[in-house]
Amino acid sequence: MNKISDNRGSDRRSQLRERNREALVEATLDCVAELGIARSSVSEIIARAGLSRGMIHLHFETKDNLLKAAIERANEIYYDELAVLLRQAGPSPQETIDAVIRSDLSENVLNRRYISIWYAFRGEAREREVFRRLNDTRDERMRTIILEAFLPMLREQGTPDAELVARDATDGLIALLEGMWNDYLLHPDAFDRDQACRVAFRFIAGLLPDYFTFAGATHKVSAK
Amino acid sequence: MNKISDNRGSDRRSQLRERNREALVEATLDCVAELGIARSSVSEIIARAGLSRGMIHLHFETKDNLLKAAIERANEIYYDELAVLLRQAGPSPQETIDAVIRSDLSENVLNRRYISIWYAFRGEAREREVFRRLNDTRDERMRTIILEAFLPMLREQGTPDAELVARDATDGLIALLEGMWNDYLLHPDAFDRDQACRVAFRFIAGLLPDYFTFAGATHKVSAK
DNA sequence: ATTGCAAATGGACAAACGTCCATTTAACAT
DNA sequence: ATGTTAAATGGACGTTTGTCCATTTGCAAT
Repeated sequence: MNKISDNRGSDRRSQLRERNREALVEATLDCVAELGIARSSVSEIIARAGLSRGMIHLHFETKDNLLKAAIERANEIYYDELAVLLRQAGPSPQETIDAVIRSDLSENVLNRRYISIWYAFRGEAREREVFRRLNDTRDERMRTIILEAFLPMLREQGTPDAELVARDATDGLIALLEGMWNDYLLHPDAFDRDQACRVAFRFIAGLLPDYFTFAGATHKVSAK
Repeated sequence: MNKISDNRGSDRRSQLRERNREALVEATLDCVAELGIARSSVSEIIARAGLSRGMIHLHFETKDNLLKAAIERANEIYYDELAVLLRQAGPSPQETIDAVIRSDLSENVLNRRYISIWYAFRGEAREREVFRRLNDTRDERMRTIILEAFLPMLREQGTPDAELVARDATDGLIALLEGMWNDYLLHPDAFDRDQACRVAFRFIAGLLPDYFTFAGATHKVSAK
């Protein structure tokens, strides 16, 4: 009987196939990180992957699809790190905020390769809808996490207009972290991870003095 | 006598020449804003400028030099706006900070065209030294202005470690403004200029409650 | 051992790229 | 009015681009 390849990845055949697909995505990310999107040609990518020209057409149809797969992969890296730190953090709102800040500034995402890739795609974001969507780490998912952490703290603290302030604090924190990434992009050598962390907490502590100091969340009861 | 063209721009000849040079730079910026750097080809640029192919070679030797001239122009736009608002502002440190924030969020720089151009070049910044340098509006010049405004306020307020806090506040404000630009790039329709302003002042007010509220600098004695 | 077929190869292809230059245009000096 | 020369033109050039496909490779079922 003619079994149409079912791509389960169980047999050696499709394992090798999948590995080559991965190699293309990784080579693309390397290329984008080092040369930028404009200079990331098919020839350059396949040379780095050590594969043949035709592979891109076989796995992705077009170069644009390959770029799309690459930015999807970059997006995963970010959310994986965030998920890990959120799981490690305790349940209190201040610990959630603490985890968000530390994951954003962690070496797993805030490194030369990742930030180069990130801003390369962002530079092309205005025209390509997919790029814009996937490049926006600070999307609704992220916003909701932060907002729902700020709100109970502000309410308990008795801040007037807690809802409005919570939204402002959320947008401010997101913008601040984004700006830190940018600073890293332009001055990777001078960048000081601890200082960036301290700055973020200083700003937040101004709005939530009961919950934060410049050193991080207070009254930590972290389980782990 | 053989007068070698002295490019003073006094005669009609070199006036026209200069106008064409300008047209090329402007067409390049339009192109970069709408298509990104990757898709900004020589053909596309000269079509928009309404000039002939050879003009780029005549005026800029190579396409790379044209791009360099374009980012230099973009840089001017930013600093011109900042200079105007700083001149309009009063002499007090809180008014200086106020001017910096408002110029960064002003419609003259925070608009679709300009921000698109800005992030397009930034995406290529890692590899091209010129791009990195010119794309960094928040360079030493800007840093010094902000730092020297924060410092006397923190000292007068009696904040411990005023120097350290001033540096943190400077880096924080710069990062925050940068993050606002990014937010505008990704969500130009949803972006709220007034809210962005309020968020910035809220964060600063946390460190300098005597000088700022969420609405801006207090005790304004602005001359004009 | 033989066969079948998905996976992978690398050269061919037209299109598009940046650069260059022989020619034309038109502003200025005479 | 005429000659001179800088400015501007647009087609030609050799590369490089992304895509495609006839061929080869090698895993797995027979």
